[in-house]
Amino acid sequence: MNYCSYCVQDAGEQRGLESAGPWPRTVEDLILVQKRIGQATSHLWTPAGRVFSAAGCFVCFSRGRVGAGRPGEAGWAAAALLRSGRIVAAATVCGTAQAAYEPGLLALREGLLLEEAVRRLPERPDLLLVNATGRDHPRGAGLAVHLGIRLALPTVGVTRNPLLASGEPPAEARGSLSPLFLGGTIVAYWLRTQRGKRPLVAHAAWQTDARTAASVLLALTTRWRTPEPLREARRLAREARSEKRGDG
DNA sequence: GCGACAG
DNA sequence: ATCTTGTCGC
Repeated sequence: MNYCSYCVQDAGEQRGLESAGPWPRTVEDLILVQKRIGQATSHLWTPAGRVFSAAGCFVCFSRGRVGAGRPGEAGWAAAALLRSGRIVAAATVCGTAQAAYEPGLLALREGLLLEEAVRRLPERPDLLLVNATGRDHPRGAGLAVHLGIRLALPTVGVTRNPLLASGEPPAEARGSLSPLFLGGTIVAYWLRTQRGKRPLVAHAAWQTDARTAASVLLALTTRWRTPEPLREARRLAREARSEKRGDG
């Protein structure tokens, strides 16, 4: 297990991100960026039967809060890399939330910390799982799409609920899917990863369509409802929070 | 106008 | 997201 870590001293200091520029810091700027991102497309990525590595990233904030949170509050992010069914690397960072949570503007709150955690992994994954929507978004630019563009990695979104898309729930068997529509297109699928458990939402994001998202998430889910890389990233972020650290 | 609305 | 309580299963 190779752990890397880095504490984000200031949201303004994003070493090595010159090509992508800084994250938007205001609602107006983020919305402008999202309008551009929502139009961007690129060739689809598929596992195509090959072995692929997958990382998950997750951010949590200080406990005891209620509601949408506040800008400036402490946050911990982690990324975990899975290859051949094993977690082989992970990274954690600590820093601050850039904004309160607001539907459609999640990137403002979580984007910087998540990107930093993924960049601290000792190697780049083939695919990144993000705890957010992708194309299911008012401007087609959910955080999973945004992170994919910034990191130049194929991404898949994983959420508990859709943001705007709607569709019927899936059947009970593991692997059952049902489409989630937004503006007449399938932007995500309900996916039953465990019989008897609530389905999760598999989101099309950067270089992925909804079908690929669902297929990949099913493959990354065996024993638990949540895909393994995401589950491990969540555990590590909460562990860092409980120890009030960001330095692995 | 009102409510809903990823985390 | 986080909190709380209760319940089921290993």
